[in-house]
Amino acid sequence: MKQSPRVLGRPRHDENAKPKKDIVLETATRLFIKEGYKNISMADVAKACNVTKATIYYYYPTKGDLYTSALLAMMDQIKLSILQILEESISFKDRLEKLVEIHLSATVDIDMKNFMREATINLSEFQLKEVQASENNMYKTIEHAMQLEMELGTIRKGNATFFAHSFLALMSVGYVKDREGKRIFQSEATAAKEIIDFFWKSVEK
Amino acid sequence: MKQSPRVLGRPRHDENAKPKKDIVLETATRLFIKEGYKNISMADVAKACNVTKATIYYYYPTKGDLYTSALLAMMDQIKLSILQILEESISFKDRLEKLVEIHLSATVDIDMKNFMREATINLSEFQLKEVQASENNMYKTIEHAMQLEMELGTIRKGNATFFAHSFLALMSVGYVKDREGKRIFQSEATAAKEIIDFFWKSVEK
Amino acid sequence: MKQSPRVLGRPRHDENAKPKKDIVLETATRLFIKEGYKNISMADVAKACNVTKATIYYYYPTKGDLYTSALLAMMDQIKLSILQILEESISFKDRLEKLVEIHLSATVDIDMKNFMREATINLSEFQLKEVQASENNMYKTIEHAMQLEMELGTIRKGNATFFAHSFLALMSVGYVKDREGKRIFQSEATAAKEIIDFFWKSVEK
Amino acid sequence: MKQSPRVLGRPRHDENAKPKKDIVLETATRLFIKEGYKNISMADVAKACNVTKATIYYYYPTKGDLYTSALLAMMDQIKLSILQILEESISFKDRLEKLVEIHLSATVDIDMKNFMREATINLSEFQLKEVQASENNMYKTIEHAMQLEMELGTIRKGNATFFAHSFLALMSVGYVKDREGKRIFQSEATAAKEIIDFFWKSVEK
DNA sequence: AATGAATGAGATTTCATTCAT
DNA sequence: TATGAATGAAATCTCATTCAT
Repeated sequence: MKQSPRVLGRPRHDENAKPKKDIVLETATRLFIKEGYKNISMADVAKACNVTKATIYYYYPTKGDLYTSALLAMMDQIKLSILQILEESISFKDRLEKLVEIHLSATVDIDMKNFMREATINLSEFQLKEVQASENNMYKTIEHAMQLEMELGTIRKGNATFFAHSFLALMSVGYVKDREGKRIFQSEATAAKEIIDFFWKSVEK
Repeated sequence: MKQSPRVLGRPRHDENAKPKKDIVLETATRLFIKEGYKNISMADVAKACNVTKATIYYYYPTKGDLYTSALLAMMDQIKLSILQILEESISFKDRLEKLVEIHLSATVDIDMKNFMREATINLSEFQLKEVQASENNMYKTIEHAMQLEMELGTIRKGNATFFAHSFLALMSVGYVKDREGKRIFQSEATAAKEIIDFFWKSVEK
Repeated sequence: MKQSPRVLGRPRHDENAKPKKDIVLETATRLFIKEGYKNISMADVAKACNVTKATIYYYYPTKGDLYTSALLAMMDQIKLSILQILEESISFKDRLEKLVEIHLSATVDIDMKNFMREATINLSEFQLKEVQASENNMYKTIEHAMQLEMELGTIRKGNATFFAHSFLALMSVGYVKDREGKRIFQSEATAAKEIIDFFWKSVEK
Repeated sequence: MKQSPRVLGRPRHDENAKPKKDIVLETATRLFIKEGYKNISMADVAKACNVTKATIYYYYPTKGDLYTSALLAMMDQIKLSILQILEESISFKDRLEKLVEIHLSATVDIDMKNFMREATINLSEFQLKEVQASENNMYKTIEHAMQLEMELGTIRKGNATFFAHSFLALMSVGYVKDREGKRIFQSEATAAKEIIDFFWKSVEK
């Protein structure tokens, strides 16, 4: 079926359509997560959004800005979802387990380390600052929780920053696949349970 | 400068000049580690080697091949150094600690996950297979050690693959820097100790 | 703040607000003079006017039209100011001097030659015709004056067109700056005097 | 006639062919003179040279560099030709006349003022500096001659800088065409004679 | 063994212009 | 009258690769 070619100028507005700016951001985020900054071109994003490159530049003045926005939105969302789970009224261990499970289920491997590396290399100083602040914020969320639980006596006293990063590092093990593409664990639930059991042994009193 | 005394017989041609092929490989490896596949161009490599692009193509038929070679060499070396340390006759815990310390000292963050991602995206199927095999090999080294120690009763029984990946994930925490660029730990030795203490709690009987 | 006393009757709508069309033209003129046709984008003009590009297109159907309008208005104004000065009842030499002084003071270097070049390259045939007519008109003003003064015997007989262009060429020397950005002459008055003295030697009887 | 398509890689070398770098520079110079910086794209230059854009970038790393090189070469050439004529052993007036005639004949209107304007707007600070130095150099050549002749008593004492710029300004009148494209003067020789007669009246003792 | 010259394809970005509101 | 959203075309520049020498 031949698609009618897009026309110049402002298109008629469809009420219940998502704002194009959001579509672009979501699409870009998805692509950047999958393939990284340099492997995704603005043309790729445009094509995936079914708009022209110029449209993307209408909303995001540079590729760096688009990446920055994508990272910021993503980290904000992650932080929120982390907070939400951490606030539930179940045991800390259960909360951590849920956190892992949900993240393994919800997302492809969101490899912060790599995002930050690409950011360092490719973003402007200002953009990088923004992204770093947001990243820090996200980590602090978990760090605070660790700190709190130390004080409550749920876990042993220790370096909260280290605990937080260790937790996240272990979480990422859940994504590991072997050479045939098979995951180590059968399900996200299993993964979460094993990972947290492992982690817990290290932090329990 | 004191000249070393002449050796007898016909001197080998340009004795202490490393073969250009090796220079290229080492330089490329260093650059790829720092900036990744897409951020390093063949021109970058050439310039860093003080040769022309054509020279590089003389030794490595494509960029993908150069990357592949770089990865293979690197993983081989890592595997070797791991093996060496694991064979020492000190306690397993001490061997692990030494392993971590040496790696934190010797290298910038060699983020395998990221190398593999770039490989997946950018290499040919054949090149990727090679790299995956080598990666697997490297991991298996640690996995085997874990397996062995389980059988020896040094650590508790569990999923050796998971243990190995957890170990590596925790090791990478040693590279973490905060926003001001400061490391979490004061020295590689401290980092190694803390990390292994943490890990050990999870795997001890 | 003291309010000015109400005037009787229905106030004209937004009395002291210049029509937007004029604001656009003036702004565009200023920018085109400073940077030329190709270096100023419609977005630049829009931004400088604090309106959107679409607004500019509402008044001027193409960039070429905007440029044309700008040139026409400018040349018209210049022609008028020339005429005005030439009609004063002081000696011809003094009129010329005043002309130079006023132009050096009033404007940045309005380099007609360049405007016409950009016009030739970028305008439609019709637009170009309009602009050329206006340019010619402007030059003719001075040419006529030269002709008249020849007949009056104020200056020697010669090629009036050549005299006119020579006059303008010498006038433009008043804008010259050296490499450090310093002008050759201390003030516009000095410049005007020197230039006209120079010119006068060539045209006096 | 179908042209055989160019092939990849280094082409076979033709002995008596001009170096491509020179061809590019000459072509670019010609185009920039005719249409200015912004109106000539790298693609235009490439096409006119019958090479690809990449070839141009092989020799000149940015468009600004190409423009800079073009200006530098041009000004160098002009300066040389000026010097040559000024060194001849005929009267100063005759030398000036010859200078004008030759320049009107040899070149399309080389409008330095405009080149410098485009340079100011479009070049990097460093490139601009180079160009300005070269421009200055060119002007100084004429200025020095003026100075010398003042001292020799050939012309009246005055501001040599001003004299030099006046001379060049008047020279450019030789290029003037009216609306129908007709020149003011019948030939370059006539133009030169009239212009220098005019100039001479202003500078003679 | 190594290079210099060249290319084709594609990347980011800019810009004049259009059109529904 | 004025705007916001979108486009097509082109501009600058990059890069992996090729090939004669």
